[in-house]
Amino acid sequence: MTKHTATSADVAALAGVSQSTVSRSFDSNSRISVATRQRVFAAAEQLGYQINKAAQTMIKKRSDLVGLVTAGLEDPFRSEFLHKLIIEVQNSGLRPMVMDVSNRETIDEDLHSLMQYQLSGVIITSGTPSEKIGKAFIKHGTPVVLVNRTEHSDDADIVNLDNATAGEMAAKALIKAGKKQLIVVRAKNPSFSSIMRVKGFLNHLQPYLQNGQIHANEVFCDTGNYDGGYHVAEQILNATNPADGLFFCMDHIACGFLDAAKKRLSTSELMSIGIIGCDDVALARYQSYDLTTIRQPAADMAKASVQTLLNRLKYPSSALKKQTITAELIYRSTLAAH
Amino acid sequence: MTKHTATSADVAALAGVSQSTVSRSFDSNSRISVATRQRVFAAAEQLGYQINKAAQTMIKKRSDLVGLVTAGLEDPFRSEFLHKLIIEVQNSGLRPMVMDVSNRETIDEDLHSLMQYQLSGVIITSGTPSEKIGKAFIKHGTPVVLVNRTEHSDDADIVNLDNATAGEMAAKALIKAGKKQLIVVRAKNPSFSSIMRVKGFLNHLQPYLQNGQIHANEVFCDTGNYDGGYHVAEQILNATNPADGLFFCMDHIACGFLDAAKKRLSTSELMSIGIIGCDDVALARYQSYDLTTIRQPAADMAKASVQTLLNRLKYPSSALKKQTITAELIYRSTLAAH
DNA sequence: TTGTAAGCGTTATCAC
DNA sequence: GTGATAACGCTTACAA
Repeated sequence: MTKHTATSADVAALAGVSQSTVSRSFDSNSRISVATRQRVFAAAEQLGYQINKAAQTMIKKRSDLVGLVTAGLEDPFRSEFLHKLIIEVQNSGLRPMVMDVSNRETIDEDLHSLMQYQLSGVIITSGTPSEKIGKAFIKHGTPVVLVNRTEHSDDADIVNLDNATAGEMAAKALIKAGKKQLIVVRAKNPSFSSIMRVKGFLNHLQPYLQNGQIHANEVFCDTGNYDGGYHVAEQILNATNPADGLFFCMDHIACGFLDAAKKRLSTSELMSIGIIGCDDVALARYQSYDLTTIRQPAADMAKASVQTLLNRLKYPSSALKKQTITAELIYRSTLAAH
Repeated sequence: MTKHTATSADVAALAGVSQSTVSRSFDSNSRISVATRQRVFAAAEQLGYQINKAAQTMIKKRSDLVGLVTAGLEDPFRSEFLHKLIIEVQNSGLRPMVMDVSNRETIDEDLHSLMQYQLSGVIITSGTPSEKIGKAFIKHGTPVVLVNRTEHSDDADIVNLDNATAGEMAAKALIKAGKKQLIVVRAKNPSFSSIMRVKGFLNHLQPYLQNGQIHANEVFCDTGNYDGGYHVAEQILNATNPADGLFFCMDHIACGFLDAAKKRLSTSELMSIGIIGCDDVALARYQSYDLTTIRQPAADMAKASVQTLLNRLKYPSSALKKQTITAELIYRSTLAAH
């Protein structure tokens, strides 16, 4: 047994054709006689031949790798979303190369290093790249898709949840349920999504606040996760004017709050507070929480992101596109539908 | 602005050195005068030069990509583990390329296709590759690490949780708590880990079962997740001899069971049942569940997996290594420590 | 320490 | 439809 990996030249020799014919046989767009292709495939099979992607990339100046940039994979929604992206990328015939940019200081440098791989594209779901980096990718011909990162970009396609409307939906639902004393909760270090959700929530409330019909406060938790919600519960429940309606910018914050609140309040007391989360992560529907929430359709967004990338690969100079995905209110038991 | 990407030749021209000097400047092992290297770096910086990995891979016959093979990213432990792997791979200077092999029929084909990328290695956490594939990787010089896939392999290094001992620990804890009527729950379509856990659990019980001190049954749920546990609750709670001790092979099955059981049993009734999960996923410590469990140390296992890979890269012909990581019993409220 | 030159395995261009 | 042949951008002897 030789340690040598079969190349197209080896296959060519065995099949009795030229090397370029072998290459063409593996390109579905090339016109090759059926007989020849069969002979080539047989020889390839026999030798266990696989195309060398490095060589292919070198000449095509483009690999079939897609950079998936994320951070803080501990965040459940990000994690769920990353998985959908991985699936979508794979289904489109490309390969996902994941990059974690938890270190916010080095993000530009990290992103720049991605250019070593001649990526087909980059989908950025965390960390906001600087203008400079955007230009660098453009120059390199690598399309970038920004997901829930910003309202506008001169260099990249955008896929966003309609975060402002998500916040608005939460406000409407609480108002409809007759809640008067409201609180929005977000992490001290909020994502772009959270900021927009809060903004949408408060914007919709504006007229009600002005005429004094409704009162609203913002509360911040240390971390945007279960623990953050758990620990912020005391502050929320101890307020002099106890809230009867809560909007949490992330489901897990809401779940943490719920667990802490269960220890202090009776079931009926807790039930009298209207609680809405956001994202609709897997946890939200678990019976212990059964959280009313604004769903961010992860699968749709992943599909849209990859589709956007593929489209730009096909039409490199088409106009930049911004897509806004609609959120959906899911009623569960923490705020009943009317 | 030109659309051209800078190559080492461009850098060389600007720095006034040869192309090979540029190449050497970016190789920390090459001896280059400090002055030259500085000049090269300055030129590279100015041109935004990045090494072309495709060209590098072609000549080195090895990319810095590591294939991370997984399936069913919906499974929380797998998901958490994948994230740790991604971090570890990245920290080691390599890049993770994730591959989902949910489709069990095509796994051999899928794995084979990985050879196109001249991977530095493959870490397989789901799906069991055939002998043939193992040999193919060996021939190609691509090391493979199998995580929780099998007891023995002739071709690959192995990192396993001590699953049998994990099951044994659960059995011991239930016995110690004085439980007599036990049930082990696993998915109908179990992973290697689950099989070994059940085996370890039942093996330890053997003597007690024979002298009639303790009774034990196996119960199977349709799916190895929250819903599986939720739906299997009825069968468990309706048994003629109600169980007082339960071992679930996966935490999420236990949590699903707990949520269903809360609807049928009073708190004290539920408390009288000893319940142990396995893995210690994030959910297990949430207050609504607060699940006693056998921890699978994901971070340690990810570290061990990547370290094993790096070690084999360094010493390709060293003896195959099998590592067994120790599980740990975490007492929480579903089974109190004595 | 630095330069010259020979590949690596593919795709693409051009003949035939 | 098929076969030569020239890149692609790097690393690595070998020379100087």
